[in-house]
Amino acid sequence: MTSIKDIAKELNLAVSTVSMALNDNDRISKETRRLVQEKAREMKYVKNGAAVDLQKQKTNLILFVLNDASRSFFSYVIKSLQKATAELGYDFLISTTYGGHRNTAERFIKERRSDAVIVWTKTISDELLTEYASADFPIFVLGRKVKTDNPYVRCHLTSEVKPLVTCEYLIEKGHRRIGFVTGFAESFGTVLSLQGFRLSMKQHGLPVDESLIFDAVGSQAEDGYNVTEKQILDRLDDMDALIFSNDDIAVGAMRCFNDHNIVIPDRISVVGRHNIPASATTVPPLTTMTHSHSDTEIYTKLVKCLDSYIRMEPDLKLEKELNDYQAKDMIVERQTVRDLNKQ
Amino acid sequence: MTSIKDIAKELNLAVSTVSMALNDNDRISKETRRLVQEKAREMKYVKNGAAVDLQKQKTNLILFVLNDASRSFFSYVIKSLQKATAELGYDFLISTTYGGHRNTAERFIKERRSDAVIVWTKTISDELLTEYASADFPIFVLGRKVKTDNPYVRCHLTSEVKPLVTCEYLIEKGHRRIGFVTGFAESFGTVLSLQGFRLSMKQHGLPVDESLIFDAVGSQAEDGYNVTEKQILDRLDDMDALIFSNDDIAVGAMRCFNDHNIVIPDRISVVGRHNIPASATTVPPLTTMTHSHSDTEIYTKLVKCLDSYIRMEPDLKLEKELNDYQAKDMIVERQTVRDLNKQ
DNA sequence: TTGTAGGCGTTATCAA
DNA sequence: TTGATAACGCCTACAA
Repeated sequence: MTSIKDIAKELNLAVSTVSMALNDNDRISKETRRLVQEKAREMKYVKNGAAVDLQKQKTNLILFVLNDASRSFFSYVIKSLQKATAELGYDFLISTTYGGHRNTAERFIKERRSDAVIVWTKTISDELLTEYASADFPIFVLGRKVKTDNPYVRCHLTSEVKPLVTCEYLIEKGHRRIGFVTGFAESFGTVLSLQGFRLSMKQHGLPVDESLIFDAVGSQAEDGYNVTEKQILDRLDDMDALIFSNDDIAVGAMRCFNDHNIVIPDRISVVGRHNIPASATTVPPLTTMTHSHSDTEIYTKLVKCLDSYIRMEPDLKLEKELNDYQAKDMIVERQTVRDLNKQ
Repeated sequence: MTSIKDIAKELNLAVSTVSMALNDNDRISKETRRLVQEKAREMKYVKNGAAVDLQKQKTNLILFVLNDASRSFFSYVIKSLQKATAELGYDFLISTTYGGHRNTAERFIKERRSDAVIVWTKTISDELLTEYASADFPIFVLGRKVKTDNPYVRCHLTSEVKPLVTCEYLIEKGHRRIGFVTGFAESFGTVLSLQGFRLSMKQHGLPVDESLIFDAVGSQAEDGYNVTEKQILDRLDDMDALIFSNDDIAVGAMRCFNDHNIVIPDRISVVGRHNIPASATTVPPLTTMTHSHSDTEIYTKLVKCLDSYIRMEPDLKLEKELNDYQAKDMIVERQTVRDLNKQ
């Protein structure tokens, strides 16, 4: 491993000169710079990132922690975040906690291996976040509220438990016996929408039949297919409608219904959540809801705000904007819900 | 930022003592260890990862670079790699190059910010890989052959250009006028399968109609839907069959066909590639092919081999196994291909 | 324009 | 069992 020291020795220069030359600093003559850079190449010099970080007390890195990068919903989130971080000159890396593999994420947090972290998963505990967030290491948590007294754990894009738009819609359309399908249990989306479902039912004086709450175990299309085939098909007669806690599993379920020649919405009404691209192209197109987080701009703002924290000049105005943003859930009416009032 | 130095001062101990105490080293008395750890907590000490890496000359990190983490095919790859790396005690991070954002990946390579890197995308150039791979920084490149004289760029799971299994199958079933749909142009899967397609056609003396080679631009279901709707529907009469360079876009196309009441395979035969879970659940189920890389074990071996390189004791035997593994492509017969011989 | 020197936070090697 | 000291590779005042 050749270092700037070696180059300095070889060229009879001071390390500082070499360092500056390699960084194209104007204070070093053009000639020397050329010389040094050439020598570096010749000696196969590679910069040591750890040394730079140590010296600069900065990694220039933002880490994004989530459970499963392959869900369509996150595909969009990742792209938006990556774009936004790149625009501000940060590096951007993803740590996946799927299958209980959260060591990497936790080590990066515990050892400050990034300038900040964005967490969108329940798999990192409130305690850990509370313990390690600080003025010079802000942690943005998305999608959930963290119970903490640490002001540097900032929660955004969280939703309160509130009536579930899709459920309200179904009830309005005359549905009464409504089932619910949960996704990955560790996802707060699932938890929150289930709670919203219960709230809606309660507010309308409708009973929730616990045997009609199905667990897809995972949050991918295949999981939706499986739970439908194994558990839901048998119970179709007991329901007017079925709510899925996200579009991915709803899309999978739609395939299953198709395979079994079950006509939607004649036999049963179906709704999803998130309005992912695929939801528009099921047969028939899936009625779903937009989640307030489906907007590109919000991620730009989010990262700008995070950056302001990193620079230790929190942009409170921007943060307020972010908070006010939430809760614009809206139904996306397509063709998987029947109007039972028109019978 | 409190450091071990501060703790040492506070406790009137030497830094080395504090360091060892924090790492639970037996050479330090139980009592001192307790004392130090307590003080550390009290002073909100957090370990500085950069300093550790610098001192240890090791990051314990393996970086996985790919273009788009949300494709179903990679979902599986990521999970397998993550599991395998975790088993060997490595941290595992993902860098996505989608949208031209390859700075992060390149900086990590150029500044040795990981112990090794696994690259599965064309977006990192042969030159860069060649320049930065070395005995103590091995780079494994998957899915493509890198033109290099650097022995520490190891290519695996690459495929030679060879007749495309799906195309052979179609021809066998009597198809002649065959179209092809490419995915993301930068993906070698697309490039390679297109070449395989051309090879197959050539070997059977069939002409390739260039106007029947469609570009889905991206590699996701939505891209498949779009290209089908905008370009392919108009050309159905000119084709017996259509080959998709991957299942994701084929699945999207299937949805589009459904939406337009085009019956598969009566109107046109369709085949995909990769055998992703969703391919089994289209209507009708998609005929596709398995790619040799769809096996869990191969990733375990891959990471073990990479580890042997990191430890500077390359396991050549294992590597040979990996190389011999390739090329077990097989057709997965389902219901989207009509047998034209039986007319 | 270049050189000197100190330090970033850890770990590791000795010596005490 | 603990302490002193020297790295690790780089950057940045400040001095020359």
